[in-house]
Amino acid sequence: MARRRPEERREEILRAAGEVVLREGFGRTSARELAAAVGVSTGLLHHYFPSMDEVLVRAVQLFSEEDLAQLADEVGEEHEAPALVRLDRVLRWCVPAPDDPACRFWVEAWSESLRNAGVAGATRHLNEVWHEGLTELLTDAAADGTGQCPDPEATAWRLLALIDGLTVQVLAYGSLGPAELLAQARAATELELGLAPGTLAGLEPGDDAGSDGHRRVRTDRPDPTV
Amino acid sequence: MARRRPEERREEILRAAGEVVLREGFGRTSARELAAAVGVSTGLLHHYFPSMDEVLVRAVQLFSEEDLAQLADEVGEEHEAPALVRLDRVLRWCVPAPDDPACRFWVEAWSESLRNAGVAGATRHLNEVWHEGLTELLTDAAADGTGQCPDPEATAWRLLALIDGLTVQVLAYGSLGPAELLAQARAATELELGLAPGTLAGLEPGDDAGSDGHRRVRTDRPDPTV
DNA sequence: CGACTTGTTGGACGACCGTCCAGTATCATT
DNA sequence: AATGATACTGGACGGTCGTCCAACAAGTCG
Repeated sequence: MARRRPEERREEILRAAGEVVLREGFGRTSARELAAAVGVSTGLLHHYFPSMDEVLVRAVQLFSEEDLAQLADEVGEEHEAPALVRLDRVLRWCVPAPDDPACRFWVEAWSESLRNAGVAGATRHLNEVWHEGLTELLTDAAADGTGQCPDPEATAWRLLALIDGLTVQVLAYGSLGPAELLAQARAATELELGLAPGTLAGLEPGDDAGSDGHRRVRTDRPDPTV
Repeated sequence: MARRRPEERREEILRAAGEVVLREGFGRTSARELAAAVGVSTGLLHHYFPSMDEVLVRAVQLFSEEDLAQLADEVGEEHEAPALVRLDRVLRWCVPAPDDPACRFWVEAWSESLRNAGVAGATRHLNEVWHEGLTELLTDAAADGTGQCPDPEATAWRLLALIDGLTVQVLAYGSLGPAELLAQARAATELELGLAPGTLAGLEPGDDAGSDGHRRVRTDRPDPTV
């Protein structure tokens, strides 16, 4: 394998780790398979990371940071869209396709968090920042006069849990489709904010479920030509 | 190890598999550790099951059936309690303690479902029967005149997802405690049914969060003296 | 009591595991 | 072009993996 700059190789390894975790799960992700996915020897992994466990934790941290960056992008006020529109964008962004890699990764991470303290730390932080973002959006939405939300923090916990739970419905159970997930998330949000049913779907018509703008985990390697 | 009746041994192996899965996760559950947990040789496992994968799938099926039996117990009308009281009992039953074995098992099962068709089938069935039970409860609650629920099926999907998502909050993220989970689940239910906040908590006072009646997966072995 | 069924053992088998390191190849610097 | 730093290889190491099977032992039946 061609020699590459350390930080590039490091990132390449972590993204490949994401690929392998999606294919095999955390528990069955092996150094050999990861090395093969990157196209290097197992020795090189140890050159960059002290252990396989460290690779997995760092991968979770990387994807967590990128997820939060995308969330900040959606929530950010510089878009100057009304809070309700931004809230609906977040909902649409969360809807997983039936085999959505990013959302599947987090389902894997939940179970790994039950026994891996490093992974648990990264996912917990992810969750808390999500909660803050949602709380802010809900507060803004209520202040806009478009809806009412007496306890934005509590509502944010419920919406967050609902999104995670609906994701399980789509990915693990297969009982709901992506379009239904979006409809359910919108319905719950409308109920929480005291809005008439259909309000959210009517905000940005023609920009509906599943087509684009999905949550994304970049597992492709950084451009080797740089 | 003493010779035992086949069906007893079979069940003993499956319950021990649950224990090991809780400790190690599906991906790291090995035949040797399972055999050690039962107190038998690895050869005996192959005598009862063609492969380790089969053991895991059967274990998920067993725990799924028992979970559904308990649900039927809570939902069943023979208790002659009002639908709203039974609904709140289900909510209280679902609240996981911070290390609740049963709920942790299902979090493990979700990720395993992403790549194991057998596990996916069992968990999907579990989910669908839960949805039917909740739908029934919500329909009854609306008919009681205690609340209104224009679309019980949709509400059931949302409550189901909310419970699963809140479970992740408690077990994986640790962002919420059991008492908060129950409060959130009740608040969402009251919102869905158009009830005044606090209605559910006031139904059976003094019987609150976390103390008893939890969801349960029996991983202890069947009584050897039989 | 012997014969038979079958629950059970314990280790063999090849494959794979994570880790480690001596050696090689490639780059930047001079 | 020579030198030094380091990205990288490839295999060795002891250990664990799932599976399989010949032998053993605890029950049942004649």
